[in-house]
Amino acid sequence: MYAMPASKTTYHHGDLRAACVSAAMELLEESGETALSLRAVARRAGVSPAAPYRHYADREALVSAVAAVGYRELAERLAAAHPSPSTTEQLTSVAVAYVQFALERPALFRMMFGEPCDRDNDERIAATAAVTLYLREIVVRTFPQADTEALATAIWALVHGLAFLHLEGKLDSSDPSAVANRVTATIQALMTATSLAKL
Amino acid sequence: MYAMPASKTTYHHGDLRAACVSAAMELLEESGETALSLRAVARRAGVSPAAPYRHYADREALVSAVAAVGYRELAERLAAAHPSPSTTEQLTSVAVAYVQFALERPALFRMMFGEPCDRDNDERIAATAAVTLYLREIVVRTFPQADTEALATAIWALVHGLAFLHLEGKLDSSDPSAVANRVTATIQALMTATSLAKL
DNA sequence: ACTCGAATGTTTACGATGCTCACATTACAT
DNA sequence: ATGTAATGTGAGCATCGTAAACATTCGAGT
Repeated sequence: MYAMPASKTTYHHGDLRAACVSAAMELLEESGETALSLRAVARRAGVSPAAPYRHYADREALVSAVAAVGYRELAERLAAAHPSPSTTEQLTSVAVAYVQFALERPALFRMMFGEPCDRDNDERIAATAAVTLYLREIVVRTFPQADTEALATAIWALVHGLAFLHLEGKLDSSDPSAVANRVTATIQALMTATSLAKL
Repeated sequence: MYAMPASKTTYHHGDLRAACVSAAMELLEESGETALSLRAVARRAGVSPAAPYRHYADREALVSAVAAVGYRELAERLAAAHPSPSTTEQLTSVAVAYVQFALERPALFRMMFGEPCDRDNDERIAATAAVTLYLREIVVRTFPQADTEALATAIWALVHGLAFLHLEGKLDSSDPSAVANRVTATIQALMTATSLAKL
């Protein structure tokens, strides 16, 4: 994918910028977030500890870049679950995908959401906007007469919260299929709760 | 509250264990989570860098202790909003309190939920159990005929997600009253969505 | 083709951190 | 009173983020 003479040891790397996020992503998946240091990234990219600073202002900038990739991959994952859901059932399958993503790549997910970071980072803003939009469209199709804005955030919050509670061990996440069942049951419960509420 | 001769400089601190969590909590509130280092805690407690290790195995153990305090304070905050809600309105006020807690003490909240940590820490387990229980009781009263388990996690997830999305800047949190409105609107939207859904 | 500035990497260095170990001091149980 | 366990100190190690000065290479303009 990247044009790079592979093994020829050149002084200039070729595409350190991209290599850094790749390395960072690998470290993240292999050894968790504590393993993600700029120095480790540099080592893995076969470059001196200071080199990454030519491409990222500081550690946080790199983290933002990684998070941005994470957002894109999350979006793909959701789309793979269902490109344009319009029933609660389809919506549920997307929700399950969301939670599964979080559980399969916990370190990445936490980088994306758990840390205080550049809210101003363009990549991040663009990437999250995509997720937001996707969600809003779902809501419009599934609940055409509802308050789109409010319901979209409600659903995002619900699913996001489910992901986090599983991640944090508040909800058992040892068995993936059990998780899927719980997610669907949870959504189901909410959907039927209205009629039972004491207002 | 703690028996301690205040200013007399004794070799032994008196209650370093407690002093550490206090210092840690202060650092957290004053300067954010990056400021929370074991060394800084030791400094603030007026003690050598190695001293805290007599009471906490490592940084994570201290963090867990701080988080446990956070859980207790969160529980108090929720109870203050309403000791035993039994209508959706009262439930909503508790939800608002939850989100406000997160926004007023973001660093603490992130320590409590955003980091991977001792799931086995007894203090933490006990503290979260209290929150869980409180929530479950709310659900039983408010939705007596619903699937308690599922609905309780649904509501927790929803509120927790709302808190995190605000924290992360996904939802604007500059104006506290606007946040309160959004939270109520969000819950409201969910409560009325069922009847509009395409099943 | 040549030159020279801009981009990109390297080296070295500083201060801070988590944590360990050997040692000092104190409290308490006998 | 005495000795052992609890608690605090000091020095030290590896790692980290980051900055500054220097080296190498790329590419644009002649």
